[in-house]
Amino acid sequence: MSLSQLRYFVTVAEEGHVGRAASRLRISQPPLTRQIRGLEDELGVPLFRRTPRGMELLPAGQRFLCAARDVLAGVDRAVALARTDAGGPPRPGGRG
Amino acid sequence: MSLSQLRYFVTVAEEGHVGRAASRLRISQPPLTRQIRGLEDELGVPLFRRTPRGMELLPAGQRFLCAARDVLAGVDRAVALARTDAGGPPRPGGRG
DNA sequence: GCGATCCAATACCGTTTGGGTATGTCGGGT
DNA sequence: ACCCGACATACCCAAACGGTATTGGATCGC
Repeated sequence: MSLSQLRYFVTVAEEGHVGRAASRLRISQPPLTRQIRGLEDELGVPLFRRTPRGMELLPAGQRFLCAARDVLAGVDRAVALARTDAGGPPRPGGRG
Repeated sequence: MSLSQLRYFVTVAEEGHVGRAASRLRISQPPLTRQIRGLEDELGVPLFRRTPRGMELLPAGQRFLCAARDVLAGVDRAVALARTDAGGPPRPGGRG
């Protein structure tokens, strides 16, 4: 499992449509299809129902969606934290 | 940034030593060194101080460590959630 | 019923990324 | 000065990723 797969999954879930999701993600449809299937395969659980209209989230997919968003938000937080200059204790003569 | 990089980073932070971390991760030292440097490069922030004794977490690294652990825990939660059989509402005539 | 249409799935290919082995560079201990 | 133990670099190969072309399957219009 990769962070890309999580982003891909969230986008497909939001669009309900692999083609549109691929367009939003700036990749083409086949690799996206493969990544989604790879994710389902790794989890051992189908996340979507394939319908003639597109992709529909299954209950497992809905549960996973929340958690995936949480993970991605966590990544953003991590990056922001690392880049945060915590600053040293202000001391006299400091650059202040 | 990848989940592998986060796992690698956490392991190096815990071991304080690229060699031992690589051993724990079942990969060799050079790729691990590269992944860590790549992570620092992507963040634009050094996470470790290289000392003759090994790797020492810098403040940014300590902040990132907490967040990285949180992300990895979130991934585990996501997987567990997806695999959880929520079960349908039990209804008369159901298969059970 | 048949073709048009729209969807995801598959086949195949080039490029990129990840990890392995061998070696280099720097600093500390004796 | 030498040796040893750290991380860093060079180079190579295999696996993963994404792209194009095409197929398979279900619905809608006639």
